[in-house]
This record gives sequence, structure tokens and C-alpha cells, in this order.
Amino acid sequence: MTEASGHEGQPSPPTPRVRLVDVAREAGLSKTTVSAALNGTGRLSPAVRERARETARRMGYRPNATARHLRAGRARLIGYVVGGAPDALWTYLESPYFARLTGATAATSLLRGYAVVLLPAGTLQGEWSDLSLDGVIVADPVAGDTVIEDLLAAGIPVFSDRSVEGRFGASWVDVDAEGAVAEALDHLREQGARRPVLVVPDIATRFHVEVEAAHRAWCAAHGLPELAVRVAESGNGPVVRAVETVLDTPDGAERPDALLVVAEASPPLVLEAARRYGYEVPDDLLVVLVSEDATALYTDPPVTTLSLRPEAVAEAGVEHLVAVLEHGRREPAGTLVPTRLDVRASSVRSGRVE
Amino acid sequence: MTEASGHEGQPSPPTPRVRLVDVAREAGLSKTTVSAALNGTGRLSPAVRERARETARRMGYRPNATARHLRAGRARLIGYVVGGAPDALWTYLESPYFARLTGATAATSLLRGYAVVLLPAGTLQGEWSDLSLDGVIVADPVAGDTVIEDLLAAGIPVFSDRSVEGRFGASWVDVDAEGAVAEALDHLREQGARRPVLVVPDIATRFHVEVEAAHRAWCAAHGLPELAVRVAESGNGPVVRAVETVLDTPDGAERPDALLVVAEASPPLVLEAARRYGYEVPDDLLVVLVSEDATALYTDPPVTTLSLRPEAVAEAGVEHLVAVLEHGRREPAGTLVPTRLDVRASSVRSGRVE
DNA sequence: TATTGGTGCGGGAACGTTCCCGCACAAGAC
DNA sequence: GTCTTGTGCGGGAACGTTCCCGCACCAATA
Repeated sequence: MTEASGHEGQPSPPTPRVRLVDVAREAGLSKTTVSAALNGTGRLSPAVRERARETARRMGYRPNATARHLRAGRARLIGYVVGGAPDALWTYLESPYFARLTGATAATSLLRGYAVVLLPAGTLQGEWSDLSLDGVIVADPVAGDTVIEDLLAAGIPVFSDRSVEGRFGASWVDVDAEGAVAEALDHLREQGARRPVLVVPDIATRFHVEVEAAHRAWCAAHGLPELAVRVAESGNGPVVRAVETVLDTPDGAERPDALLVVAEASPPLVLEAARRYGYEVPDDLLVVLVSEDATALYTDPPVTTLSLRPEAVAEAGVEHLVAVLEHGRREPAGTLVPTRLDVRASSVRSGRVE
Repeated sequence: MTEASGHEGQPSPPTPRVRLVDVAREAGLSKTTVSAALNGTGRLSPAVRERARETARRMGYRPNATARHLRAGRARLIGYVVGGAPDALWTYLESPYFARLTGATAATSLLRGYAVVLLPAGTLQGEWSDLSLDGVIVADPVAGDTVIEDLLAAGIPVFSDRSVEGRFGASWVDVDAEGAVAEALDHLREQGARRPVLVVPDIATRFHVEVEAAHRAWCAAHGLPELAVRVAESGNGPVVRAVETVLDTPDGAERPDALLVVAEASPPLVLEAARRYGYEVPDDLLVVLVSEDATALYTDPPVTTLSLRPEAVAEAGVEHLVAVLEHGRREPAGTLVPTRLDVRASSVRSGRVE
């Protein structure tokens, strides 16, 4: 360190970073005074304050964040992890919903003064142990995952979905699955659908479990047949195939007249599948997709989507977590985020969008 | 643990977190010894080592990461920022390329023992000042952005594209734009294209600037007309509209016979646009998209894509940055990542995929 | 002139680790 | 029995901040 490698080409000083004491010495002040000057605290004469600031600026002083954190007892860092299969640790980002959830989480956190650390799905607790996280946001945990237990046991505040309700130091936000299903199905029914089919992924995420239950209840309440298909895998391929099995009815059998796809799927691909099987959208088939995919706006016809409002979810989540972190709020708290149906031509029988 | 809160409900002891000295006192050892025992260092008798470990386990000791970082002089934290307009700070995640780049960056970093912090685009330097970042990865910086200068001035190692070449403490990775353009255009020409049109975003990202230059050179070298359209805005809407202006030729004018879309666009939407204007793909129009969008596999016909291989870019990037951080490697270093053309039916004239 | 009250600044501990030492003791060599 | 070498453990400084104090000084009051 002391002796920079001799020959070199563009040898830079190994920059033994300037500390607070260096500034103090240079300015002929104590570190206490300089610290107060830079932070705008303490009782200092304007002259001294300015001298300290000027010296710090001149020397290129940049405070050591780690030391601050140690002193402050927290690092203003929150972890962000998406529950899910350990074999698909990072692919969640490719889903528009999680892309927006992730971005919104980072943005909101930053506004509140916290930075977001990306963590891998699955319970790799060991990996995080040398990260100083003030709290962790667990998005869409799968049932049976132990991450949350581990974190709470470690005394780290957690923010997740309703499954953590009542747990100490945990708060939650959830998407209103029941309202979502009702909103979408009511809309389809108003538009004349009598045989709407639900396509839903076969995973243990709380939201999807609730969607199935809500669908069952709705069908019973409205006296319509309970038509549903479960998709074993995620991704466009499996979902589109599932849609095809729904549309490919044997001759003479009753055809579905509406589709509510809750699995993440590309809007144009779903439309394409419908056309392949001879359906005209929206005349033969009303289509509603639960999706944040922006391509829904640009298809022909544009596709009605049900947004889970990831930005709202993220905001509520960060807000709750920060409340716990800052004010030590300890009462369990939660938010239920309503969904938003964006009606477009694909689900309006008359072809007329309000 | 000592006295569990009596009546229970959800009152937790405010948990005055157990420190190393607490464990030491409890075990009748010194903190030095306990530290050595837990870290597997030092010369200790097996008995003492086990006693320390057992006590720590029993007391639920979790080392304070911040203190470690202060001692170690680094926090094992890497910042990750995507250059771009400050008005679209986070939307980059919705692009498949950046989604995968981001995921791969996080994954690779974690393997190397570093965690990744999501940073907002734009030069909000102030925001990061109380983050202890060991280094920063700047993906696709726009020309004229000062983030990199600021970081280097602050002595923080930076990893970015070739624009940082030669800068001290910086290393780079770049996508082989010239090779990419050549590969795609050669392929289209082999398939019989004589009037291929390039659609490229009108932004100052290094890659896109190089693409335009490479296209110009290629056209000149092969004696084909230099047909190109610049898209002012990003997003599916503008790109599709640009494609439409290309396809909407006045009667009698020569029609394009191939499309090379470098802007991020949804494959099915591009195909749909082609059909709207009466082109049969691939018979009337060969289509190649520079995209990581997985929907390209599921369209009819499947769309040929040119992958920029975000995972490879991320790996090279993290590797270089870590090399600087760990071994203080100071010689400028860089990697040029070759692209990969995935030929599918949309660009094969005969309709036959090899 | 003594007493009070306020202002301006510095000394030093603390945050929780790691790691360089040094000390005590035991065992082997002569 | 002394001298060396080695083993097992602990004391204490250091990482770079912030913040609680206390001390000196000055002005105003009695």
C-alpha cells in the first residue's frame, strides 16, 4: 500500500482516503467541531463553521458511511426478496408485475431514505448474514417457506403478505383477490358472458389460492358453471397452451365465451391463440388478463387488463416497514390494496369502450 | 430468553441484541477467544472452541455486520445503476434485457460474495453518499452523464461500458455492436433480403450509436441501400409506429423485404404490424429482432432474435469489478461480449429452420 | 470585584468487531 | 535445573464516526 507499484503507467495515489481527523488537523480544529460543522449541528461561530466546510471541500472529504451506520445502529438498508422456487432465483424480474414491484419498491424506499438490496429467492439465510439489513421485504412468499420465520427469529422486521398477520414485528399488504375476481367476472357477466373460464397458475402463492376460492364462490353465487384450468408451470408457453386447451372444444360441446387469465401471459400471444382456434375477440370471446404487460395497449383489439397495482403494493409495503423501523411501531398493521380493471375493447361485446 | 414475557400476546422484549462480549462473559472467555472460535481462526483448544460456539448458539448470537464492515474496511456492497433519463428512473426493469441483466448481476455478485444495491438512474449522487458502496456498476451510461466522473473522483471503482476505457479504476464490458449488425445483416442477405431496413432508437447509448455506424459501413460494403429509421421514444408504441411507417410504402414504391429492429419491442406486436400492412412473414418480409423477449419463441412464426446476452455481460462486469476490489487490480481491463443470433422461422425464406 | 448565564469549542467514550501482541505455562533439550 | 520452543488464551488498540459532557472565556448583573 505504502509504495505504489513502481513502473506503472497511470499510477494513482492509492488514496488513503481522507478522514474527519485529517480535515480537523488541517483546519486546526477538533473532529467534534468539524463533525458539527458539516452536519449543521452544535453551537459554532459562523466563521469556524465555514472554515471547516471549506477545508473539507478542499480536501475532498467524504464521510465513511459504515462508521456512521455503526454509530447510528442501522444502515438504512432493506432487503428485498421474492418468494419462489430456488431453481428460478432471479427470473421473477422478467415478469412485468415483479419488474414494476421491484422498481417501485426501490423508488419508494429511496424516498424514505433507504436503499434496497436484491436478494435471491429461497432460504439462503447464510448468505445475508454479513449484510446489515434493517428490515426485509418478502414479496409473494410461497406457503411453507421458512425465510420469514428465520428473519423474525433474528429480530429483523419483515414485511410481507397477510400470512404474517399477527406475527411480532411483521406487517403485511395484500392484493384484494376476492375483489379482483368479482370485479372482473361481474364485468364479463355484464358484457354477456355465460361461460367464462378461469386460467390460474397452480402454485401456492396466497393470491392465487384466494383467486380460486373467490372464483368458486362467485360462480356459485351467480349460478354460472365453475370452469377453471390450472397451469402447472409458469411462463408464456405453458399458459398459452392452457388457453388452447380451453379453446379447443370438441365439436358440439359448448364453447367458452370469456377468458379470465390470472397467470402472467403476453396479451398478444393470448389473442393470437384465440384467433388460431377461430375465435373473434371480442365477438366470440371476451378476454380479460391479470397483467401489467404494457403490450395490452397496442394489440388489436387492445386487451382489458386487471392491474394488481404493484406500485401501490410497494408503497404500502415500504411505508409499513419504515414505520416499524423508525418509530418502532409494534402493533400489527396491514393494507389491502384494491385492484384496478382497465376496460378495453377485448372485453366489450358491443365493440364500444365506454 | 431469560424471562419470557409472562402473560404473552405479542409483547416482545425489545431485544437488546446480544453482542460478542455478552457471549464471552457468559462462557467465561474473552471476546478475542470467542471471536476466534466462531471464525475458525486462532489457536484454541477444541474444548474451548466448542464451548464458545455452543454458548453463542444458545444465546442466539448474530454478529453485527456493520461493525465487521468497519473493521474490514469494506461492506461487500455493489451499487447498480442504469443510465438513462431521470424521468424514467426505474422503468428499465420492464425491458427484458435489463430485467435479465439486473438479475444476472445480482446473482453473479452474490456468488462472489457481494450484494447488489439498486440505484436510481440519473446523477443523484447525494442520495448514495450514506451508502457504503465498494464499487458501482453503471449499465448503459448515456453520453454526457457525469455519474461516472463523480464516482471515480470519489475513488469508487466503476464498471461500465467502453466509454470508461483508460480511466483509472474503471473497467468495461461492451456488446459487440459491429459483430451483431454484421451477423444479422449477413443472415438476412443470405436469405435473399435486398432491401433490409434498420429500426433503431434515437438515443445516445454507446451500443446504438455503434449500431448505426456499423449499419452504414455494412451497407456500403455490400452495395445495398442504406435504409434506416430512428425511433425518438422508447416503448412498444413508438417502435411499432416506426415499424409501420417503414412498412407503409406508397403504391409503386419499392417495399422493404427485411426488418432488423434494434429497439426493444414485443415480437408478437411487430408481427401483428407486419400483417396489418399485408406482409406475410417470412415470405414477404424477413424479421430479426434484437431482443431478449421470451415471447419470440411462441409467436407464429417464431421470431429470430439477436441476443445481447445480458448474463454474459453481467458476469464479465461483476468479474472485472471484483478483480479491482479484491486484488486492487489497476490495469484497465475490458471484455467484448459477442452477440448470439437465434435463427427462427421469421427470417428463413424457405420456411425451413436449419 | 464576585456571581451568574450563555457561548464556543475540545476531550474522550461509545458503537461491535478483528487482530496484533504479550504473557503464562508446559514440555522437551541439554 | 536452566534454556528454548511452542501452545492457549486475554488485553487493548484500531476502524471512523457521533454525541455527551466539561472547560474556558466573555458579558451582564449584583
